[in-house]
Amino acid sequence: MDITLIIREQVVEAVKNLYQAEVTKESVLLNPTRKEFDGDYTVVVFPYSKAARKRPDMIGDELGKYLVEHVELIDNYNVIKGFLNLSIGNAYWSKFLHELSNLENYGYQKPNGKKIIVEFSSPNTNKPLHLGHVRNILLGWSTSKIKEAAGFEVIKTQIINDRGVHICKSMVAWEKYANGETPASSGMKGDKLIGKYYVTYNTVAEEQEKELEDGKEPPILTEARAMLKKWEANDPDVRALWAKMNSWVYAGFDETYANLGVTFDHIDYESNTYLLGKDVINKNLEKGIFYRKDDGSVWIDLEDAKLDHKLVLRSDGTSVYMTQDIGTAQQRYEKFKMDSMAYVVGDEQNYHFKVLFEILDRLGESYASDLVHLSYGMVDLPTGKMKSRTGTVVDADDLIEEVIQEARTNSEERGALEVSEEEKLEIWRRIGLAALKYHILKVHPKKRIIFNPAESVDLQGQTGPYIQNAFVRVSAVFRKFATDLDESLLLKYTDIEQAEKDILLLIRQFPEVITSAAKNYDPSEVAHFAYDLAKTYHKFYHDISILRAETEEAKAFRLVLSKVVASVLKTAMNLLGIEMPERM
RNA sequence: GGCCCCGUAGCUCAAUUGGAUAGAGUACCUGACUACGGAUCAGGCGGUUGAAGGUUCGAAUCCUUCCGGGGUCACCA
Repeated sequence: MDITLIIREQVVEAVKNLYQAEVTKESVLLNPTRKEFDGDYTVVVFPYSKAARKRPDMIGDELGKYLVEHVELIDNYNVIKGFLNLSIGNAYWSKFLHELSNLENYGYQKPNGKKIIVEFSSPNTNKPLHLGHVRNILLGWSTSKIKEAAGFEVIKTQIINDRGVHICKSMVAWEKYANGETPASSGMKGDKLIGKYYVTYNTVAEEQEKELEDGKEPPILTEARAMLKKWEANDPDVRALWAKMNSWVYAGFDETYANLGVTFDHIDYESNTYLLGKDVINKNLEKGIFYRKDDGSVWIDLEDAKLDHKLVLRSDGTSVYMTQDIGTAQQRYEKFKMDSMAYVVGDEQNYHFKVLFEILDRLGESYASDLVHLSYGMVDLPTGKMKSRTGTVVDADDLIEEVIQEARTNSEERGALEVSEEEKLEIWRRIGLAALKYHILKVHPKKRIIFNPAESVDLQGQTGPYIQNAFVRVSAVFRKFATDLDESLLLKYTDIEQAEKDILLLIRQFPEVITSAAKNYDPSEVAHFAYDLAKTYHKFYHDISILRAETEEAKAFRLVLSKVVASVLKTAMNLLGIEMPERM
């Protein structure tokens, strides 16, 4: 059984026996002992002073005596103020390590039978992916992995915004100015090519606006609107052009996704979903969930939920974004019967999702109580917000290329990589992407990120490559150590060093880290854990000799410890979508 | 203006959810390799946790007010 659980249960018993008070094991305040004090775990005893009617340090002393007497694993204790520090015997730790040594997927929880849809990325088809999408994609991917580790079945989804006047803008511009240019003819990635004509559209529209009176519509916009009408009327030529241009964009997106190591299980297209939701609105109009105004528009009153009145159908009967989202959620439920759903969308849409979730709840959807908006802060540049219109965006493909190049430059300065050219490229790719992904994922989703493209991402300190390096060190050790290892020898190793125990204390926490990160939809918890473990291992590696250990038992212990560290690091980084190199 | 987020070392981030003297990285200054590979380790410098009150054994964390930054309040998406 887990050591912290044992301590909790015994504290409950102790409090009951000593002070006749009932406390739950969840309420026991148990923390790893801070490193400036003696011990492994610390019980905070202040909360029991009322029931015991004694000074906290006396309670600590009495509890400590009780625990040492009743719990074999607890060797010793000391009390400082209201803090009871407990020392766990070495036998526990070597047994713990031995049990871990052959465990597959340590940290993963058993399947819990729950199904969750995670929606992320969800781009528009009129421009290439940029740094903002990168944060979204990394958060979505990592959250999906973490949920899987926590026992959920995850369906990774995106909804592609492939229709609307903005797409028609690119189409109009392409027809007028491209002379039939294609990705093949220009050598451009498809999404970049379409993005180029979206910019062309905006440039032309601005020029036309300058020559018009205020409030008049530029002719090119009129053309775009006309094209949208034709699209909606299923005009074969417009539809064919639309399909062709979108296929170019998807090929471009797929390339970027592949470079980021991301895949999806299900894709929705707005061209298929934009009409959904109307029926539900009309059906529930009678039930009084929605109401109709004199002009024919349909609304919902959410004032008692401290929200506003919200429009769900325009006076001409057409739907808005909200309507579509309601319909899409229901369609997904019909298909997947999910228990919950998470939307990874920027915090500018906080209000939208509050309203959406409230409406789905009022409609009585079974999954409505488990809807989450994984809301994240915008990525800004030092100069301010990213704006596609003014060209101040950091392109995703360029960024990926740059970080890999940076890893390469750095690696070549160091020199020592003795592998084939092909392997080098793969190593640099992994290092560069690790640097980028870790840089973004270590920050709590809620916080804004200011990203300075002029300063290349760090490769030293609290970074992805630092964590990779700890893994690489273990690989190097095992390359040197080729003989068979008798793992059971480690059980005879009793003089466990603090540096070794520190590692085990951290590893023991890993399952809890996964549970917590999954519950909070927060990959940064996993990122910080991976760094802590790598840091602790680096210190151990520096201070203590593994292959030239004093005894065979010590050597076996340290080799298994290293193996387990490497395995946990690999698992943790995998949850962040980061791959480990064997050398670097 | 109403509502919602954020504010911690020069910079980038933590703080086990109310616990011990607020910790890491970076930058700057030192020190450590004839090697399990230095993308490492150790030391130094750096803080009135935006401000002021309050709650209690104990507050970066909870409450109130204020200041600063951002978002949102469309028959846009």
